[in-house]
This record gives sequence, C-alpha cells and structure tokens, in this order.
Amino acid sequence: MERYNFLKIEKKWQENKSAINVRNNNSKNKYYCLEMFPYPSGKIHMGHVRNYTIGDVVARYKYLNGFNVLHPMGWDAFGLPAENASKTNNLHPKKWTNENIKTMKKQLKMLGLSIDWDREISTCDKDYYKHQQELFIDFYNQGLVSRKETYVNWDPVENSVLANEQVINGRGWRSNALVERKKLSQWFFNISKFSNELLKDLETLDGWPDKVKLMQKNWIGKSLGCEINFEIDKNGKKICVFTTRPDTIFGASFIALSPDHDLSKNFLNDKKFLAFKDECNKTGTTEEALANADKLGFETHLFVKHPFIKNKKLPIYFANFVLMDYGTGAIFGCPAHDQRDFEFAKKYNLEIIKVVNDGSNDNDLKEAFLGAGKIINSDFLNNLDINSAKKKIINEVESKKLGKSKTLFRLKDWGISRQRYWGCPIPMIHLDDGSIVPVEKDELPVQLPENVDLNITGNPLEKHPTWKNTTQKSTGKAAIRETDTLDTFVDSSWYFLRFCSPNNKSEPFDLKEVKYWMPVDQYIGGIEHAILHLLYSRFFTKGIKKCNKQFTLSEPFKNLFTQGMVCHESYKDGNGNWLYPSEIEKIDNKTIVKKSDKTKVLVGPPESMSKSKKNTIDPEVMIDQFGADAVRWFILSDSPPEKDVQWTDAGVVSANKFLQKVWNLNHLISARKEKGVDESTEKKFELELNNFIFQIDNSIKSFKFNVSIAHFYELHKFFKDNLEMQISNKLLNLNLIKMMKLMMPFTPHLAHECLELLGCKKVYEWPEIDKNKISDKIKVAIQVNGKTRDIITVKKNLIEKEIRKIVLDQPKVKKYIEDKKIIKTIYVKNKILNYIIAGK
RNA sequence: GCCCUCGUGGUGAAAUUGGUAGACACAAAGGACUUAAAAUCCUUGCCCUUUUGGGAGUGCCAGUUCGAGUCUGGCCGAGGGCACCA
Repeated sequence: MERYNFLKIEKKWQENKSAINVRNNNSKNKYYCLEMFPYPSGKIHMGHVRNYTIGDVVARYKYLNGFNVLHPMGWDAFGLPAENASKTNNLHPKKWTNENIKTMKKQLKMLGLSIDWDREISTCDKDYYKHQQELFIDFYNQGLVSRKETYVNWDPVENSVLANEQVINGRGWRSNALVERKKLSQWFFNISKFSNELLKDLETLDGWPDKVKLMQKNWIGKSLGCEINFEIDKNGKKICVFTTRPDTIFGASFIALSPDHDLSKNFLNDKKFLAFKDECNKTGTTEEALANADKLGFETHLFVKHPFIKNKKLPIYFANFVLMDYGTGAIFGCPAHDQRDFEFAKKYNLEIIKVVNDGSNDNDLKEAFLGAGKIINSDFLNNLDINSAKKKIINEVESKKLGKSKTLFRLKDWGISRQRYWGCPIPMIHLDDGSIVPVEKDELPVQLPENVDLNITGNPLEKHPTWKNTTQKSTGKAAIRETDTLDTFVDSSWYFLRFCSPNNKSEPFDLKEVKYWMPVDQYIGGIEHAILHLLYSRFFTKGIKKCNKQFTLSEPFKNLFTQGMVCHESYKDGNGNWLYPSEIEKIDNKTIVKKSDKTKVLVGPPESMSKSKKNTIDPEVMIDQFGADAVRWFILSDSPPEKDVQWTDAGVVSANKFLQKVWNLNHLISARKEKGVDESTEKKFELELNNFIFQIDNSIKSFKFNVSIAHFYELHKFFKDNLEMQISNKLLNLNLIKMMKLMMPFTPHLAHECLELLGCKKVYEWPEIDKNKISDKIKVAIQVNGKTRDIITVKKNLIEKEIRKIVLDQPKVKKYIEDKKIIKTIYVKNKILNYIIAGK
C-alpha cells in the first residue's frame, strides 16, 4: 500500500475546477457564505487559515446539501502599511499591494478553498472605488455626508486623523502613538442619523452572537432624559442642560459647563480661565489620566435661578469633566446622587442635598447614592419612586416650557477624512467662491495619481504638484480637488454587495443580483470587528436603502459567527530577545534550548500570534510539511471555533497521521477478502453508521466542528473494528463512500481522491440517514435514589410498567433495593428510571 | 467604576440543554511487535479494594430538585467591552 502523497493529490484536486466549485444554478435555494476579506499584508497567517477553513466547511456543507452557494474572496487593499512599506522598500504602494495579493492568493489556493475566484475584487482597483465614489455622492445628496470643524484625534506618527474607534486607550490603533486633540475641518458620514434604527434593528438579528449585539448596543448608547433651561439671573440668558436624572432636580447645587461651552467666549480675555482651559486640554485622553484626573472647576461668579425653588440660585462653573460633544455641554450638578458631582462638590464646598432616600438618616454621605428609593426634600415629587418622579418632573418641565424630554445617543458621526495617499479619493471639489460640490458622476472615478512622493511629511496628495488642480465639468470653472481620502473602513462597508455582481461597469451593484444573493447568510470573521466594521456595514446598508427606493434590504448579515484567535507559546532567550518557534529545539519535555547556541529558552504562555512576539507559525510551511487537509483538520479539531485555539506541532502531526489512517482504511477495504455475511451483524453496522451521520451532521450545523472531528475518529475506529465481521464488501464500500462524503467539507482533497478510488459517481451529495435503518433500541439509565446503578438497552418508548418488569430482574439493581421499601419511581421515557427507596 | 462572558483531569476539550461526567485528541507511564530504531497497535489514568466492586469528584459556599457541570443566590478567580456619556 502506498503512503498517502498529499503533495501530489492536493495539487491534483486544486487544479480540478469541479472540486472547488460550490455553485449549483439548478438549486432553488441560495446561500451566501462570506468570510471577512483580508488585508494584503504579505502572507496569510494562521488567523486567516482558521477563518477561511471555517467558511469553507460551511460553504461545502451547504453545497453538498443542494444549495447554490456564493463563496467569494477579495482584498481590503487600501491602507497605511502599503505607504509605510513603500517608504522603506522604495516600492509603489500599488505594486507592493498587488505583489502581496498574488502571494496570498496562491496561498489561499493551496488550502483548497471552494472560492469563486472569478468574483475576486480589490478595493484599491479603480473599478471598485469608482463605485464607492458614486455611493459617496449618493450619500452626500441624501444629507448623509457633512463637513464639520471638530476636534479630532490626531495621530502624530501617522500624521492623520483617527476615528474614535481607532483610538485604543488614548493611543493610535496601529501606530500606538499617544493621540492628540486637534481642530480640523473634516468629512463625516452622519451615522448618528441612524442611531435609533441601528439600535432597534439589532433585535432582528437572531443569528448574531448576543455578545456582539450587546457591544453594539452599548456603543450606540441610548439614554432617555430631558433638557432643562436654566436662566442666568444677571442677564436672563438661558443655559440648556441635559440630564437623565431630572428627578433629582431639587438636589441641584451647581451648574457645570464644558470649557468649550458657548459661554466660554465671554472669558477669552480672562487669563485665569485660559490657564484653566489649557490645564484641561493637557490632561490628555489616556485611560490612566482620566481615571486619576481630579475634578477641576473654574468659578464664573455667575448664577442661575433654580427653576422650581423660588429665590434659590446655583453657581456656574466650568468643569473639566463635562464634555462638549455629549448632550449640551452643560449639566446641573446633584452631588448626592452622582459620584462626579459629589467629588466636585466636596472640592469646592458646595451643598450636598439628599433627594433620594437611601434608607439612612445620616446626612453626611461618604459617596453619591445611586440606588433606588423614595424621593425626599423635593416638594411635589416627594414620596414618588424614581421612575414616577422622572415622568412627573418631565411633564412639569414641558408644561412650563422650561425644556423637553430628549433621547440622546452616545454614537457620534463617523469621521472619514484621512490625510493619506493610499485610499479612495473623496470625490468633491472646492470652487473659488468657497463652495464645495461633488464631482459630476460621469467624471468618475477620481483616480489616484501614480507618481507621488511619499517621503514627505503631511498629505502626499495635497503636496502633489498638479493633481489637485481641476475644473468643474459643467461650468468649466477652475476647482481644487479634495485631497483627503476615505477611511479604509468605508471600503469594507459595502464589498459584500459588490460580490453579487463584481463586474458591473455602470453601477456599484446589480439590484437583481443583490435581491437574489443578499443578505449574507453566514458571515464569519474575528471578534475584533464586533463594533467598527459591522456597525459601518449596517449603516451603509441603511444609507443605500435611503438613497435607492428599490433597495429594500435593512440588514446585510443574517447570521454572524465570530471565531477565536490562534495562539502559540512564545519564546525568549537569556537576553530577553523573542525567538521564532523555528529557532528553538525541544530536548525533552522540560528543556527547550536555542538551536544556534544551545542556551536555555524561556517559554511564555500561549498568546495570540503576533509578529512582535515572534510566536507565529507560517501556514505555508505547515502545508508543505503536513498537507493542507491536515492543517485544516487540526485547526478545527482542538477547540470549538468561537474560542481561541492553541497551535501545537504535535497536533498537526497527529492530524496528518489520522488522515493517513483514513487513506489506509480505504485500501484495507478495497483489498479485503469477503468474510461471509450475517444479516443481523450487517443491520447493526448500518444502525451505528446512521447514528454517526446524524451526529456529524448535527455538529456541523451547530458549528461544533471539533465535535464533528471527534466523531470521525470514532467512525474510523468503528470501520476498523468491523473489518473482521461478517459484513459484505459491498456494504462496507457503500458506507465508506458515505464517510468520505461526510469528510468532504473538512478534507476536500483526501475525500475527493478516496471517492474517486471508490468509484463513486455522484460525489456532490450529502449522505442521508436511512430512515429504515434507525435503531429501535435505546439506553436507559437505572438509578436508585438518583444514583446511576445500571444502564440497560431496551426498545424505544417503553411505558413504565414494561420497563419495571425488566429492571427488577437485573441483579445490579436488585442488590440496592433488596427488601427496602420503594417509596416512589420516576420514569423519563427513553432516559432514566429512578427508584426512591426508604432509608439509606 | 459600570456592563458582559467563562471557571470540568497534566493539557485542549465532550456531555443529546436538568438524566451514565471526562467522549475525542495531545502529553505521560507501562506493554506488544522489532536485533534495534522508526512506524504501528494495546493498556493505565483520583481514593479504598487482590479482583468483582465501592467512594469522592465539574473554582468555593449554600439552595431548588427524585436527580445539578447544567437552574437560583452569595463569594473567589480569569478574560472581554465601555469609561468623566450627565
């Protein structure tokens, strides 16, 4: 028997188009299976292998079950690394990107994925971004794009603006540089216009993990409250305040304004105020800074009238903890029931009035009381609970025209301007009269210039000598192009629509195709995109719906699966330098040394693979060494796909061994001599096999691929055990074909090869459970006082009387009951029979 | 600080969703085959017992139940999200 030559066989099936095809135009049912497309950074990594293997199992499984499956792949090809690489290697971003795409495409093909490469798209391709510019203009015309002067998160290393979401703990998500505040005029998508819809429609996403929905819900951050106007006693001007706790209005003891609040204009000549504002800006945005920041205030010596307490005045402060971009940039402070206000009041000796009963008579609070209780010290609100008090006070506020109830969202508009070269140009032009208008659609695409100097600081497009000079087509007026490019998250916010008709020249997508394929039936990707990418894609879908009456889709992704990361141990030498796994050597179970000089190596715990820790494993090396099927097999076998998995060499070795055994099994069966036939043995064999089909099918459906794989190990052993039994070769062959079909989604190369050897004609169909060969027996656990004492195999669906007759004859059970009195029996059909007996 | 998730052998994990805990795999120990190695196969896995067998046992403490890894409450630990959001 030949050893399984995976190199030869995998290549053979990768070149066979029908082996990677999952389209079935005759099918009535469509299935759109999509994995998040990769950034072409150079080579694929194990995270990609896991992501795309999971997707491939789903796509192939659905295809085998008769679906017409769309399983495309593309490239999220714009982005900063290309520019950085071009600086270090003197390679144009386009060239660098396209070379990476070539390499990674070759690698993905080596994995044997069932991808429809005819639909490949790349976001840096002008045929793609042309349509993105069209969509941008559509959005602009619908009022979903705006230009605002705002403070932005400025990344001093990337020389670019970052979205809030790209700032992690006050640092740039890619550069890790401390982010600064800078005022700039920027383009925005008005995602906040959809706050309510984005929140509400989460409820329709039954196929999404609750965790992701919750993260989005918190991100959108809806809060119900009300706006209240306070009158400044000196000049009658109003200060509008937002609060979610209007019920505590009688506990108000001050007003606090953001240092950027309109009223600050009156203090711009006040040196003390300017110093205070400087101090606030300096605090920074880092986590530690915010956590430790003292509450700082600046006393204005102005007062407002309390709207419900005659003759009561509240002092106005500017305070560092009030944000301009949430609510109205102004609050009323109620120290007794808000921790920040409490700290502020303590520092500046302001009144602390308890208005919610905390159950103690102590008036000297140690901290703010945030719990529930009856309202006190509050005139007409007294004795109400918090919620009724809110309702009553809002009514009062509205009827007295002091303000109105208001719902606020934490979600802010999406800043999309980037001062970078390698991105989609924003299709807007600036005219001499100061107006900014869209490029006319027949002028699209606004193409990136090829000759560009990336070795200058600042925006390369702005510094380009000629590119930005243009004319407005319809008027012939001179114009300057917008030199900002779009955030790359825009590129990935609609690519799933483009895949439906990737070659459409005139439109972003063909409506008919979108109607057929969308929504994506199964979307698969990393949890790190739980908020950004998924929220933006949802926004885009709703935005397009608003622009196009015939586009009726509200949500792009019907089912979402977020896979875990791939981890590996890390290694450090004696000098604290990280080492690649290929640089170390295992002497025995305890000693690991550096290959080069045999010095001892420190082993770190398994962590997500990252280049900085060098704990990466190159998928291509693994594929060369063990085969794509073995790599696919192992990455699915060890952990459930939503959890992190630890890559181990031993694991992939054993995967390879097992696949070899499956290969051997095929040959053992084809070389097998007939052992005679026993009808009942054959029947038992078929019953068991049906059971395996059921279990494997079930575990695939519920994304428990590790469990499927466990069943394959059992199934293999099951075949081996039955080789000596009185079962005909014909029956063994028939069922081996079933097993190989079951393996097709996991190890397509091996499965194809074996099915060919077995002479299988109809390869692409999922084995069905033979309903005539389902066992009518079932195992029932027999318990005494809740403890299992025996397990008996009986006919299904026996009634209690029948089963008791059988059980009382069993010696194992008799022993426990003896002459003791049976108080009660509990019988759960096909599961357990439990005797409750007196005494112990 | 607020919100969420998860704690099962030496390790990764199963458990038909309240009914045989530890399937399957890795690692380990012992054994078979072999001149030897590789490859392959088998056995073992906490405590008591020579065995048959029995007992304890799913982070800790309590509760509900005939029966709890699964449900409830409290505690401890790990991970994730948000964070001066009024």
